[in-house]
Amino acid sequence: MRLLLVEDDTTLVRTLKKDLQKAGYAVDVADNGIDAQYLGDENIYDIIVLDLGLPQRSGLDVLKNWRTSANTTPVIVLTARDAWHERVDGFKAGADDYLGKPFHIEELLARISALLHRSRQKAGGLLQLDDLTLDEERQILTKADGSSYVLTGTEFRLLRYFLLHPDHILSKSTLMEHVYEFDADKDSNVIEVYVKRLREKVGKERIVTRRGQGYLFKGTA
Amino acid sequence: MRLLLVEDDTTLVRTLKKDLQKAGYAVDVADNGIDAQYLGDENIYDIIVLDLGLPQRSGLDVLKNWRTSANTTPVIVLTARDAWHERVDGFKAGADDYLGKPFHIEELLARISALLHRSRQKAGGLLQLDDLTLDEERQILTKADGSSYVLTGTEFRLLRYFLLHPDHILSKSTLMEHVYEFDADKDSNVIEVYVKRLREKVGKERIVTRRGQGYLFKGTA
DNA sequence: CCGTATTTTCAGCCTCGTTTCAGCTTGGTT
DNA sequence: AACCAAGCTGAAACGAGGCTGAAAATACGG
Repeated sequence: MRLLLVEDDTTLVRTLKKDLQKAGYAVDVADNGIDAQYLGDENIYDIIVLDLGLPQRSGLDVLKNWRTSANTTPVIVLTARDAWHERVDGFKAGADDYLGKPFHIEELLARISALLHRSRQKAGGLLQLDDLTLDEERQILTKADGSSYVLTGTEFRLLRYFLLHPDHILSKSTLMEHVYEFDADKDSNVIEVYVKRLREKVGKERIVTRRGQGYLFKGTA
Repeated sequence: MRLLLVEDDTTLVRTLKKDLQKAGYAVDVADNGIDAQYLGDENIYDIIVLDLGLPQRSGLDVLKNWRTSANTTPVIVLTARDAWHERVDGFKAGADDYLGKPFHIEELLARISALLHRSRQKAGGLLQLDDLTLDEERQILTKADGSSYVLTGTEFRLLRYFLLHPDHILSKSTLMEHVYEFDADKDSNVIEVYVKRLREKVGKERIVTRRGQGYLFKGTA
């Protein structure tokens, strides 16, 4: 974890840096706005601790510049205690958190770890098989060649079931059961119809018919 | 945005609730730990404001329970000012932020907005997506072409939810839950009506209907 | 309390995903 | 090769779900 500490009070920096290093962070320090701007632009930090009162360029400006250049590194702002308007400004400028001075090092560490934890969580929701990618969130099928299709509800449910059970023979009645909530009348060829529609999208060869037994979705293209 | 306010001081609740509603949040209130636990478990809130000093069950316990049951709803904890150990405990229990009492409503609003935006890593106050900019304080929508619209309360809440969840299929019932408080009038087409009104403002193509599943607000115009 | 803005309801219309169906093709069996 | 069952396919019918304009109900500011 690489951390940028932007602070001009040299005695504070000395103790802070030591504590942060002890907690396992690689710490770089900037003691003025210009350096901070430059270092932050590198975009290599996992987190930035930023004091607002800086020589040469205000911390708020630095932060705004980072944000407008699409730098999304989590930033904790240090402010004077009880300067609540400063904090509101900080949030508007894109800060992720702030801490009023003076503070206890434990509190800073807790906030840093909370922020890091926070930015680490991301979404999945992609079902992939060879050249096929099914976006479960959007119900969109994308192929490696770049083409993509918006699926209807039934198409989506059927394809998802195929993707989750590749290389298995799936009978029409099995598919019925899994695509529909309650197995509907057995005398219908809906599955056949939807298999045809899927074939048009995933490629005809992809779904093999096993006459009398069911279908097989090939996993190895 | 649906918000759960957990606070037992009834006079504070009254003013807070009003302010939060004015800012466009659908506010549910719990005034004790048991109710809070139960409501939070519903997992439908976009954000929770939690006072630690509660009758019946400590706020810290409630929070821990939520977290161990994999509920990741952002939580802002309210603590007595300068009780920094309480705050560190709060972070360890899984709080995302805290605020010392007494506080200014603007600061709470700024923190809520920051937390809601955090996944998008945007500066607070303005919610932006491509050519659309939503001023959260004035509830005004501005487009890149210079046109701007004053939104009504419901329009604003719906649009904000869309902007915070672009490219996701949002069902009508989901939208219902997040735009309105408790009630859940099952058969009503209010959402359809407001989608129509929003479409007139953001552009018809922007909101795609996925028949049978919901709506999708396109992020890449 | 009145006038205005906003929200909600409602009914008719339209759209498009689903299902059906009839005719055709394929493959296995004798 | 002839036959038949199983599967394929295009088009059409159906109907749930979505859209819309206006009116009715409700909230709000003065």
